[in-house]
Amino acid sequence: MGRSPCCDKVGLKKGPWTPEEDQKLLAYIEEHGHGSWRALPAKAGLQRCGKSCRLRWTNYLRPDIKRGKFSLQEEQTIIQLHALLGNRWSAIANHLPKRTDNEIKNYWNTHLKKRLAKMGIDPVTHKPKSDTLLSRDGQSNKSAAKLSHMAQWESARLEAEVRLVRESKLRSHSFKQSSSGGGGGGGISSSGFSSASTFAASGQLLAKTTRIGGDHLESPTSTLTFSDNSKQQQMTEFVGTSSDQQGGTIIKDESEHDWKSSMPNLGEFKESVGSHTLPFTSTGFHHDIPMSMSLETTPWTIHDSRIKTSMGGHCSSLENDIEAEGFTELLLNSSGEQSGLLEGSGGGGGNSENGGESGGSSRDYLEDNKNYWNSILNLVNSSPSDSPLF
DNA sequence: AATACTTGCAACCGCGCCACA
DNA sequence: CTGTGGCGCGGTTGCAAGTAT
Repeated sequence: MGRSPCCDKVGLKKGPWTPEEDQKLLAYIEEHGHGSWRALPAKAGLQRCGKSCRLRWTNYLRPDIKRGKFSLQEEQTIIQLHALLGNRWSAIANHLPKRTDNEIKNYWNTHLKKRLAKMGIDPVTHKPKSDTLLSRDGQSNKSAAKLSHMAQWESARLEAEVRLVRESKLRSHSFKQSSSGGGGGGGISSSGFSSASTFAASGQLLAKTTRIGGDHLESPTSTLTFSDNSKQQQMTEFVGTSSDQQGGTIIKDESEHDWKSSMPNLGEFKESVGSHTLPFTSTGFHHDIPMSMSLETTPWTIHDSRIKTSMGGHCSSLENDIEAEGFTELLLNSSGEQSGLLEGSGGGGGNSENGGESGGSSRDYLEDNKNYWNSILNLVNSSPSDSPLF
């Protein structure tokens, strides 16, 4: 269609922002909010396009931006999230409050990417570069591809769940506000939300944002299919259980509370990672989640465009993969390929250095594989005091 | 001291998605 | 259903500051 770029207008300024311009933009937004970015420059008296203003605001002027050096924790978070999400900087930035996607992207490109490369880790795949040597036989390639699918799968699912939880929080928040006027909404404490209620909100959202087709519900969170309402109820109950697993104590941080309680499968994810020899076990992935995986029987529809993007059209093959082997076997079978070490491999210290063929007993690969996934999943499940993520 | 090269980061560009008419 | 405008995202560029020669 060829829409002309917003900055094509002659007379609009480009390039670095002056302090005066910053001041104008700040003052305007503080007073009026940004509203329509397109209309903002004229109203604020700026000779800039709206896009430029938005960029300046989101990347630089926003008051909640943390500037300066990235902490070790932040670095680790970025690396691990990048392993999961790839170059989806905004998604990564969502997990690093106060950091902008642009900043993270820059930091990745200028620091982390190089560092990983130096360590012999491919910054794209997060696997040791020598792994490519391993993948000569078709079997290995196939398994590697499967694992890649799994990562994409998890990535997409995680994101969708993040979004759901966030939205549910918003909903809960507005509900709290409205109900506080009307005399207390049933069962929601003033100091925070019970996990069940939070997830209930999430469930409402789920119901709202998903299509109910016949006897099953297609969920944007990807993995879940309900055969009937009772299972939805089950889900809510499960959430309660999940919070019990945390000792049933009041959690300081509301966001953590919401997160952990609203993502039972992630909790189980952790359980299976932490307490079993293998990163995933069939029990960890299947039975603990009270909803049945429907991949075998249900045509799986992705409604979320971002999932579509991140899945990159691999859904069907993934479906087949899971159908054929299941999550556990996938990881077991592909352990030979997935030996990336995110941390502790400084100076090429990983045991797959210089080609896996020499150091590559299947046991080692298994171990590496476990480490790899553990390191990623640890992030997802790390405590809020340790991680900026949750 | 002058020049070349490297690094880090702010800003721009183009594309795709989404809401709406 | 389709076209359009607004917005957000990821990739890329350009420039200033720092470092090496």
